[in-house]
Amino acid sequence: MQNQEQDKALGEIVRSLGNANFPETLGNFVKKIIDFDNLIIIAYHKDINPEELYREYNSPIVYEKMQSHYLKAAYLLDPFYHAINNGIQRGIHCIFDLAPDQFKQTSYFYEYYQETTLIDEFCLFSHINHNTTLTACFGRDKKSGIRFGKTELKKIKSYENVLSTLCEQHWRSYQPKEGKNIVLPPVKHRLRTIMKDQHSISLSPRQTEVALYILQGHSSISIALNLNISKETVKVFRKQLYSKCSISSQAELFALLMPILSML
Amino acid sequence: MQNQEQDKALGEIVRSLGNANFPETLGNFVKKIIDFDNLIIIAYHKDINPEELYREYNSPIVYEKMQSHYLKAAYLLDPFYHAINNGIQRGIHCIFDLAPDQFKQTSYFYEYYQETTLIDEFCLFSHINHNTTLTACFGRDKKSGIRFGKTELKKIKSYENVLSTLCEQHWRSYQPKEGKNIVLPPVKHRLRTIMKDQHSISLSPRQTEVALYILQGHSSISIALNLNISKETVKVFRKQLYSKCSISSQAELFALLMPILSML
DNA sequence: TCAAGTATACCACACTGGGGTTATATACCC
DNA sequence: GGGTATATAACCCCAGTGTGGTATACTTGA
Repeated sequence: MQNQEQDKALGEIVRSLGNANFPETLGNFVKKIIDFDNLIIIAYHKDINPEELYREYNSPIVYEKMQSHYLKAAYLLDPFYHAINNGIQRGIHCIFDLAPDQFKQTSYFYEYYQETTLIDEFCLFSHINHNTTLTACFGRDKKSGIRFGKTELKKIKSYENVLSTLCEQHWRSYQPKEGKNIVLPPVKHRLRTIMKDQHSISLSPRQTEVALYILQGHSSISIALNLNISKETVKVFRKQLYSKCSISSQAELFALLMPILSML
Repeated sequence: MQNQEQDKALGEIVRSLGNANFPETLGNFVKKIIDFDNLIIIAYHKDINPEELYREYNSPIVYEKMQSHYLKAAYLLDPFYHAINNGIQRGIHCIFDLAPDQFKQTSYFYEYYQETTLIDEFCLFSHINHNTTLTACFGRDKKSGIRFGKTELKKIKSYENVLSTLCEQHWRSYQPKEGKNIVLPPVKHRLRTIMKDQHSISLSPRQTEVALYILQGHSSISIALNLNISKETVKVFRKQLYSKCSISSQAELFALLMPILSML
């Protein structure tokens, strides 16, 4: 994209600030630098469900799951969501940079990416206010076949600041819809309760915590780093967890817990 | 079960030979020895789709997938199906004895067992004729919570001969419904064609074969034993396969190939 | 005919997961 | 007070994956 064209496209976004077509012009600008198949803008909040603000698909793919499943519970396993909780910098980040080391072994990866046929994603983060972060996820699906190129990513990254600022400006007075979203207790508490109530399995806090990290795709070492304990200890919790659940592999843990997580 | 009662129950099966209630009486007999939650009887043939002959559920579980998916393509990954192709002995066998070593890591295990909530299965095999084998699969689902006991299995196994014989007798003139089932070229050919046509990935015969073994849950060593080649060679095929598919893990192979297999 | 691709085999290494053992300190409940 | 559960940590061993490299033989197409 030449400077003139770039200038014009940026101007278009600025003109659309506060208008309904803002997401569209944002998409148009990005598309001039790096081709994507779909765009979905989600607002994440503290303690309540995320909310979808915009979506655009160029391929006829079923995104019902997004609506019915992802926004209710599946987002709890999403690398982007956890990046926010861990205080991610505003700007552009790629999913595979943020994802835990064993993310691809994950049931979430398998189900979500198979459902959506996505193969790559990068995301523009904007901090709207102290408890709302906005993510604009640009995705490639398997029809395109290839992941985002490094040079293109570098190019779009050079605009990350202005793009984040524009989003923050456009959605500066955004508030989550009242009543529609429910205030939730921390995930680990909910998981523990459900395991107790529905499966008569009483997990210790640590065991529950480790379970959630495993679901997200963290290796034992990665969990150890997150919890500031030794990897041997993590393996102990893992073993206790498997033993209490009468299972003997990670795959079985996924099979056991994923339906529970969907139930929320 | 006492001898008298056993005698009576067996007599009941014999009396139902040739009648519609044969599967029911068979189930009743088995249930007196070993409690199960559901029973499904399937006829497997050479080169054409399997056919469901009977099913009985004690729990309100969705078995649509069985009808829509399993009988069309998913059975290709089923340990029972492969046991038949490898010339399994008639009689009773447990799923986890027949399953490949890495079966539980498998996407098939994950999807199928999560869908059906099954946790254990044993199966009565009967050889109807040279190209039809009948399987009566008795399953436990997660509502029961525990797998079949060893002593109970031993007990039911002592009846395996007579039960197989009774099935063979009852279905001795069974023929697959004409037209309803389609003659199919070997799976590896179909997979290869689809990969070429839809993904522009041309796999060598060996690479395709290895892919299918991986999908079934075989480790590299297990594949090597099956193909009569060294495990190192299997690993090479694996590498080539991953490289051609632009992936870097088994999990991604599942995500890539399972939808294709469903398409058939 | 020659280069490229395919099939075959072997070696070595790092990392993960799963299983087992042992040990100490704390906390909570009866 | 004593037993039980929990959290923590350090070892061991092994099987399996994934990645890198080397080498030979056969086939096939340009």
